[in-house]
Amino acid sequence: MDNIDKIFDSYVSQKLFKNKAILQSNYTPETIPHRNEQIEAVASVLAPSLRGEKASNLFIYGRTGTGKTLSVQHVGMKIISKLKEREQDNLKFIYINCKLKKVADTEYRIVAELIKELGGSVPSTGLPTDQVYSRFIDLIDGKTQVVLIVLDEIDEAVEKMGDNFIYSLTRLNSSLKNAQISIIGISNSLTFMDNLDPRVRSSLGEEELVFSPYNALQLQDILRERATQAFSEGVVDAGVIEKCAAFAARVHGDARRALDLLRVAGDLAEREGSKKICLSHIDLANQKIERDKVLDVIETAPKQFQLVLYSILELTNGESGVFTGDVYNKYQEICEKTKNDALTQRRISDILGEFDMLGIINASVISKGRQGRTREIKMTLGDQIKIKAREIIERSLGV
DNA sequence: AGGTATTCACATGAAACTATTCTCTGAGTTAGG
DNA sequence: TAACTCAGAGAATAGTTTCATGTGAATACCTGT
Repeated sequence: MDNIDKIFDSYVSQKLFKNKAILQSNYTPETIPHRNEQIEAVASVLAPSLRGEKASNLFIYGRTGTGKTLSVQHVGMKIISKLKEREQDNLKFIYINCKLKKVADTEYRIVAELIKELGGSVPSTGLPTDQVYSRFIDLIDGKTQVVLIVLDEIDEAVEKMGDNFIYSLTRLNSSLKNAQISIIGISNSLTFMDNLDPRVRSSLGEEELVFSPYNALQLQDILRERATQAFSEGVVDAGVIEKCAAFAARVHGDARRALDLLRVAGDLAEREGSKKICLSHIDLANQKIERDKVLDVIETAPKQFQLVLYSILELTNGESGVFTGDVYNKYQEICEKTKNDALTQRRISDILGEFDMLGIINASVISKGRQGRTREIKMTLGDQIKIKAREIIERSLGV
């Protein structure tokens, strides 16, 4: 009882947060520090569209959390407000995130989404793709106008469905009489352009722009600005901002991660009933984020992956590594017990490789001489996470 | 002792198979004119 | 009559199996000293 009281008390009595939303990742700040150069570049590429001319296609690279999406959206907002101001109606700005599952991860859905954004509608299924295209053309070609299409995370889309949809989009201009479209592609991957059809590459990359990662000092500025808005005065201990920035800079200048870190640290401090956010909270927050990420992966993993992981969990009690064969035997045993079909060793080998990629296990190929060649598998997760992971798997398998 | 050859226990690749998801088409349905 | 919806055929895709080949070093087996 008194535990609950304590939780409530700490919530009521102290308010570390003034406005937590400011640290959430979907928040759009009015100012974007250290990105003036890029914003201006985007603006100057897109500016011709205000005069009704076709803007160059633009391609933007940069790691996650470098402000790509934010900057483009910022420019987009400005353009829209400019349009209102001048009472213009010959320009459309459409933003689509290609990564969103079930919304825009196929060619059909992307075009359907474009149509929806323009106020049209199409059935969610049942039409041939080229017909959707022609409907899209009908929709925009009705009058003279410029359409700016932002395709965020375009690399994901291309990975899923190949690059010919971009080609179709860029070629649409030739079948349009009145309207013109410009495409702004945003990608996280720097090498994305390299393995693209040359025709697509040249048309999409008329203008290119690179968003370099923030360094620690820039991250500090960003954090400081948001922190003053998000937290009440004087709750952020000295050095906290610096530490957050340093953590995030070490990964690769990911501002989103830095903000997450600060927010989670704030949460932890608040829950703990602390009056301040101090350095130790950052460490805890870092662990928590890491843990949540891993557990989320485990939770959403397919059943077979969970079974394999469960086998590994069963086997690793201690420092010494286990080998593929051990895991496979255990796995078969568990499959038998839980009435699941067991996969081949070949597949398990691949699954183990994938776990290694995800960083959930640490596997390295070693040769044991006459005892053959195998993977030596070690757990990298801490004990607490292991227990949690076990619970999750047991629940999802209904053991 | 030093050098080869063997051998283990999988790794790694390629191709074939399969179940599920997408796309497409035409028929049926609806609604508006 | 045009627009929409839907079911089912066919195509694409992801996950998996089958078959084949590759690998690094401990160990077994020579060989000549």
